[in-house]
Amino acid sequence: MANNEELFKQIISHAKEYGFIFPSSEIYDGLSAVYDYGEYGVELKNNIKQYWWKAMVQYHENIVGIDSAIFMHPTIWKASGHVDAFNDPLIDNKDSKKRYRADVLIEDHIQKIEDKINKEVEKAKKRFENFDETLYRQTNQRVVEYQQKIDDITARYAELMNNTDLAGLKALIEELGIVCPISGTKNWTDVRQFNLMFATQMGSVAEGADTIYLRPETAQGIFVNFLNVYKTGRMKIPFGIAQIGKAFRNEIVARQFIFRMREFEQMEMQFFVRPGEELKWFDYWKQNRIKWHQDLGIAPENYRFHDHEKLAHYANAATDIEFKFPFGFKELEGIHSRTDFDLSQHEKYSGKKLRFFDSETNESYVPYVIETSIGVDRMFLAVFSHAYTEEKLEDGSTRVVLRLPAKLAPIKAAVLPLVKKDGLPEKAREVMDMLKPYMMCQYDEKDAIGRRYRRQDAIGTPYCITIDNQTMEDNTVTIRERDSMEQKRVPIKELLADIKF
RNA sequence: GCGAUAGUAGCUCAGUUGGCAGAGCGGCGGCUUCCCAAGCCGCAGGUCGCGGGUUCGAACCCCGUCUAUCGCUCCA
Repeated sequence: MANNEELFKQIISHAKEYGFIFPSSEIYDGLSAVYDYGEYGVELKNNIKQYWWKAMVQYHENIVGIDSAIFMHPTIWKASGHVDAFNDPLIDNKDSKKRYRADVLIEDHIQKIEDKINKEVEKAKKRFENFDETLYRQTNQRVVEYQQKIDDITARYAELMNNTDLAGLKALIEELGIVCPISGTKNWTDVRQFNLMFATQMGSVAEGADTIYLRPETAQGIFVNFLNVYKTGRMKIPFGIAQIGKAFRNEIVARQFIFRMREFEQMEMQFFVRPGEELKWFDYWKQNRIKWHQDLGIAPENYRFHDHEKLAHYANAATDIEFKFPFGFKELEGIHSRTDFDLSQHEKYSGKKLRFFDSETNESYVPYVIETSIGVDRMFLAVFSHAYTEEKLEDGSTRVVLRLPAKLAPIKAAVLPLVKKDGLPEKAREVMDMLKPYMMCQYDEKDAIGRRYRRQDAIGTPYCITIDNQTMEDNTVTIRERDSMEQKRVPIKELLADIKF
């Protein structure tokens, strides 16, 4: 593990040193958990987005894309559940330094009392023949007292939660004598609340203005445009809407480099299906998405599914595609069967019918939804950290090489005159100009050729094209391949056909 | 947010008891070189994370603070 930590640090510093990722606002000491993409980072990121967009929108005739605004009507976040569900009251124990959700502490306490009741019932079961459990629960004094306690706590707890009465929650925890499972003490901090959505105001006068949230997911922009796209795109079920865009979450702690950032980018697709067919499509997208990952040529053992046992209230099936990051297997992409929850909620809150008329079955219904949701930044980190390799060469030297999939590499080809004389630079410029319209290229004439190869290795350029004296005679160049370091000689006019990405 | 660790040139780091701010690599400009980093010459690059205190004098001691990594916690 210490080794992996070391490796992860090297990856982070490589990303910075070679212009992939910089800490945000660095000259002002940085801004916690926010990062900027540099000159190569933006290329890699754009290539990832393009690879996704092509796989989803271009290859699927029944999927179209949209680009919805980050600002949305505030009621959308009430309908989606984000306003309520993403407000966790948190409390710390000062002795153990552990943090808990205040509501979970209280619920656990209630559970303990319930356990006591069950114990009584079990005991009684053994003692009496012809045991009537319902009657026992209603009449046994101890059980009745426990049950009253539960009802009392539950009622007060519900009210406190509804009123977001944080001081009241703390008082209740203290009154119930809830202790920290680790330290065993009742030395609690105040209950604090972290709203996971960033809020701002729309309108020039703050007082009269509505609170607007920066979207915490791109999915809702798709749901609220369901009707528009369905009609203008002449879509027939099953069909999908894809979107790539920024989302914002005020994470309590954002860690692990770009894995969890406060501002991040999502690639989401919502696939609308006939009710009852959702699990079939869930399975289809599960297979389709894992294939997308593996088509990059990254070994399959780096991926695994993690099926959710506990499902969110809106889902009836959910799985994560996890990737083996340097800090362990972590979620890279989520595939969720969201039922008709979102569209139904928006029907309720907007008063508009969000239904599809199925001419095959001659009925109209709220479609069920399969969602695929992947973080661009996480995908970047997956690809980047997997590609980073320190290699020991035969001569005992080492080289750092980014074995990026060629189609994602920021620079596809470097054009290098072997020496800076004899007209080689001029010839190299010609080759450069020929390739430029078709791919990102780089020209470099500084330093010994070996050093230039290493520089390209460090940013993951799959091909180095070298112009030498023979080029001047027969218009051929050498192509040096990044991973094998092998070279072959090809005519300049065949160069474009020979570079594959 | 709590705890641990760290922060000196672009990177990696040294800096003696508190006494002139250093090295290697990298970058840039040359020289050399016909194929895989570490040949030669030269140049640039520093609020020692930031703020305060102690001191004749602070990169070094003290206090505060920011940022990062890890752990706890949370998670679409």
